[in-house]
Amino acid sequence: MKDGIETRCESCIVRQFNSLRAMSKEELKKVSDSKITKTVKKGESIFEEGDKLSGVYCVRGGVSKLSKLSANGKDQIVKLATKGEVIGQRSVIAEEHANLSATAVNDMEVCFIPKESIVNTLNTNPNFAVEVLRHMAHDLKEADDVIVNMSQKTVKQRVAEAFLYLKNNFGEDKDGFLALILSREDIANVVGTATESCIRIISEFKKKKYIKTSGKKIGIADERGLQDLAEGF
Amino acid sequence: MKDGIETRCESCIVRQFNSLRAMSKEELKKVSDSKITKTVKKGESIFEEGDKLSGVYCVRGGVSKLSKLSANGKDQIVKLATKGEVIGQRSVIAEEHANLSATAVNDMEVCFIPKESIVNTLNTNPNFAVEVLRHMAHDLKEADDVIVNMSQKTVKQRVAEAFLYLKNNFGEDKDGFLALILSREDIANVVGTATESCIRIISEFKKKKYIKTSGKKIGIADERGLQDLAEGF
DNA sequence: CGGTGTTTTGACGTCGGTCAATATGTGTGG
DNA sequence: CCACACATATTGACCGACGTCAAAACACCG
Repeated sequence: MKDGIETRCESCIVRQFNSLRAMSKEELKKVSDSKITKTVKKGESIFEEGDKLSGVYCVRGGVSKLSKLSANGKDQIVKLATKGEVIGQRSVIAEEHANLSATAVNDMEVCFIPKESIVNTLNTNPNFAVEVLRHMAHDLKEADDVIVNMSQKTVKQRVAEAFLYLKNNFGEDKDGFLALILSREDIANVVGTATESCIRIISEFKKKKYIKTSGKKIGIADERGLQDLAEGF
Repeated sequence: MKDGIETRCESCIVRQFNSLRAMSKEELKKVSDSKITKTVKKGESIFEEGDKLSGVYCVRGGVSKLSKLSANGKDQIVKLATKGEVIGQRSVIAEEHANLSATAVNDMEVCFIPKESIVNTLNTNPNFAVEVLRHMAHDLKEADDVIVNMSQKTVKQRVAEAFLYLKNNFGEDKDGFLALILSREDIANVVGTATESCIRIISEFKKKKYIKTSGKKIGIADERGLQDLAEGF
């Protein structure tokens, strides 16, 4: 992870998507003065489970996986964070060590914002606090949904859901392949299963024309079919 | 669910445990004037998935299960809320319909607080907003942990963990049985498995002297053994 | 072109879900 | 207090889903 080009938060587009938009001009200025823009190459880590975070990271580009290592040695990917999302918030707010590791899935550009600016604004600007709260409430709902899926759906259903999720949140390239390319292992870690199980399901899906593949790229061929599968038909 | 005895929030002990403690005297007075104390009998519902909540519920006594119905018709219990916890916050803050159902596990006493008091205070008192934020951050961490457990641990490990959780969070009675009595079905729904599987594991645990039972009551006999099991030894 | 790391496929065993039958409560009204 | 109806708990038998180990096919890179 190294320093990159300089920009001002005030004119940063990604701000529109996250809670920083609730900051006043002056607050934003302070943040902008104290932030550090960094580039993170694919596979590099932004922070690790257990780290004490001294600030949050605002994603300007690329995608990060937030994962947690379980006792049996497997990574579980809990969330994928993309442009506009702020990561590390939870730990900074709860004043705890990081609960998850953040790793770049592809080349990224992130802004590190020291926690002082964040905490300060939280304590003085209720609009900002409420905005952050709203985002956290949304994350919590999503996490609850994942819990239900994990415990009640089969691996096949979850793989189908994962593909639909990837399409809806990261889109497709011009050839109809998912824009976000994940290794089979990463897909398995999102779904919470063994890599081989995941691969087997992928080839089954391909045989049944639900999806198409090209190298590690995956394209959705029959969205309706996948949806039905995910719902359990 | 019906109305019960009247009390003032200002002198309510459970307030110490939740975010209401960050309210000013005047704010608390308003809340107290607008709140409604209700009793909920075992098995009754406080709200259902999909309901539009017009306020939050502060638990004064008893325990509520927060669960979500999955497509296959099974309930997944996502959280158990006890004395001092506030439920429904997430939905009110996100201005969404309830994501989970809340049902009384035993007889409860709850205070309904109209959302206006809450939203108002959020928008004007940063201390309160931050306090709520901290609680939500804590819930989010717990949810992430549950996700990892659900996907990476065996049912046996999760049952062991559930018992330890119940002991640590709800304590034991004088005879060493878990103070919170759940039906086998509820235990299964916490763990995310079929009732029969859960029962089978319980009898195995009993045979191996990890736990003791008496009716539907369960007591922990070998805490260390359960811990080792939960960790995967 | 060999070497390293992913992807794919096969074979096998076990965990856990389902259905069905039986026991054990638990509450209700008589 | 009993008898009946009904809910909950327990056990057995069966089978499909999934994890694991091992090997082969394929890609990528120097």
